[in-house]
Amino acid sequence: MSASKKDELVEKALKVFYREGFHATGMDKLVAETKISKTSMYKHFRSKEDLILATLKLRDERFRSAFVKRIEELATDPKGQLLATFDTLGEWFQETDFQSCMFIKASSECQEAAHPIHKESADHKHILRNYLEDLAQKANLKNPPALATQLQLLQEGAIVLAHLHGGNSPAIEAKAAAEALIKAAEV
Amino acid sequence: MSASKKDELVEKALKVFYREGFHATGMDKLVAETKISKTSMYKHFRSKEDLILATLKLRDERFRSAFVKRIEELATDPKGQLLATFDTLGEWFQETDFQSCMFIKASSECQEAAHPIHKESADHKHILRNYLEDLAQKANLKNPPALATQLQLLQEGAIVLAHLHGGNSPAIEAKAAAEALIKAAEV
DNA sequence: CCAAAGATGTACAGATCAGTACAGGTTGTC
DNA sequence: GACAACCTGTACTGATCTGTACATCTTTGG
Repeated sequence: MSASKKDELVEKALKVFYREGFHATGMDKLVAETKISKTSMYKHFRSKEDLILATLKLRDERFRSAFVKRIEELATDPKGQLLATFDTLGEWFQETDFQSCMFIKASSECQEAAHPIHKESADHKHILRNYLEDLAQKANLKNPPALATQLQLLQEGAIVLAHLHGGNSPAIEAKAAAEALIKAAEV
Repeated sequence: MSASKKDELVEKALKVFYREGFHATGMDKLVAETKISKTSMYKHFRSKEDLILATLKLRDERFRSAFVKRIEELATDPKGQLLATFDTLGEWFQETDFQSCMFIKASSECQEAAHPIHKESADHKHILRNYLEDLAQKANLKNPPALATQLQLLQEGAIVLAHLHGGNSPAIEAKAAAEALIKAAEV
């Protein structure tokens, strides 16, 4: 008994927003791409912004679960998993439809810190940081909070540069830097 | 006798685009903010995109010269200057009108790699990376190309996280990571 | 002083934007 | 079969978008 039309809308809107951008995607374009009537859209969401927020929430869940799943495939120990985050990013960068991070782009289009879309993006990054801190903790590394932030800095930088220059080399360089930082944080 | 009206337009448009975003800023808004007639604007630039490109070129020059100037104020030796890049970023993050990096935002709004605005952004980051490589070389550190990229990853990550979460702590953490990476690259 | 160059304001074209009104169609359920 | 819930297409509003036309100033140089 899922609200399947609503889910279908969010799912398809997510793809279009990610591919074309939020501001650049009009509701008429969404109608054309999703084959869902505008009337239905506004029955489910009172505004475009609400729809965007719904797509961001879906993206957050999807991205994080796929991210963690892939990392756990690549390594079983926490330290290995910390490093595997960069391999996973590298694989992402090489996907043909890679278009940077949806949340970085969203916060670029909605800059004010108080904006719900900006907040949603900040939350997403916060959760990812906590995941890294958890792994650092389990790996018995020194100062997990600081290390987690530093590794996230490398990851966000890798996303930005991969988007600008293409390729996965930012992920490789970031992994090399991460190895040095993790080594320095070992007892 | 400089084309002062044109320069004035680019100067003021830069501020508005940085503050409000490219897509979100209409030409009518530029007329209101700059007090320059739309007719004049289209005499100097055949399209909005051309005007954006001009603002990006100005931003590139302005940002890099201010960046390097401040770094050279903070340190005289190359290794100290590499670290001072992060202090300079931290100062930038604390400015009241800090709104992330104009080029990251520009490439978020113009995603296709072939787009002139995207290219301009990639160029900007490329030049900054070369500056870091130059400093790493002068500091006699191992593998300057790799180190430069790794330091830039930290910088770009710091910009993104400072924009999302506010404050200058990303710059501080990035500097700590940079110190570890530089130490590991000493002979 | 006069002519060329540059700047201005207004008004508009044609497209697109978010969002709504309305009337009719489809679906499931008792 | 009937009612309710949902979905549809079309047409529209009023605002905004980029870009242009045109007639009128202001400035500048010789």
